[in-house]
Amino acid sequence: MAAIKSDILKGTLDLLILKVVALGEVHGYAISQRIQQISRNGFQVQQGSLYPALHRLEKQGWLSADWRATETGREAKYYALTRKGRKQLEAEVADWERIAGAVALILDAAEPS
Amino acid sequence: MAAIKSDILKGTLDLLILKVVALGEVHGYAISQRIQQISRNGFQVQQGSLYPALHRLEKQGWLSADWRATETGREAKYYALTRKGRKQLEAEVADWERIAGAVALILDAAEPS
DNA sequence: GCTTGACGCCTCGGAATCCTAGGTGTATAT
DNA sequence: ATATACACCTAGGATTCCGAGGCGTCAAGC
Repeated sequence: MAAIKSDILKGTLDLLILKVVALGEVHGYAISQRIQQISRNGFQVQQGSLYPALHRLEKQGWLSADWRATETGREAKYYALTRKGRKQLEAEVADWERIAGAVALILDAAEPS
Repeated sequence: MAAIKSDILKGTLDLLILKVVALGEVHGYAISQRIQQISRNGFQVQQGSLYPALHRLEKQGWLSADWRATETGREAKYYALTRKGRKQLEAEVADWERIAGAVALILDAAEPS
């Protein structure tokens, strides 16, 4: 309730998912694991965030999904980036860089003498 | 409705406000201007976001406020960082860096060969 | 045989944050 | 006289995330 903010920054999840899917087709459950691994435990995506986000992205036409078998033989929903999704990813990367740059400008602002 | 995301990243506003106030006491109206200036128009803080955020931060005990006269003679509510606020700022800066680092890790992740 | 845990999918409800759009009042410039 | 900048504010809707719960399969351990 108070101060600890281990959350993903709201608005960042879409970017992360799109990027991970761009690295190769994966199913949802694996996406959250990859995000956690690649970020070295910097992010932990909850399932209650993940699946609604995937449906959101699919509805926007950025991801396509089809059921397929895992290496271990289970059925899973594999996601792939659509052409629109690739453009969206580029846009979101650009957005992120603009935002991160702007935040850096403010954090680096020196105190007046 | 669709794609354009000129918004401030949700969760970042508190950090920006705390940092700007840390640079020197200012009133609310000036905070939004400073954020816009320092970020070189990277951010534009709407009043409907600003004032609720200020009240939020004050209620948390991170900012203190008192009415005072502007250089131009008007009354305005000047905000200053409390001791708790300074700690909170440090925590949020650390959080931001952790998050920005994690995002960078993912964005830099190479596609598997 | 049974139970636990990992795998893999899902939804509902609450909490938090932001924006839009409205509103108030004063001073200055046109 | 009117418009614009200053300076404050709130209410409502939209979005996004998390926590908690649920379903079903399969492998491992007891």
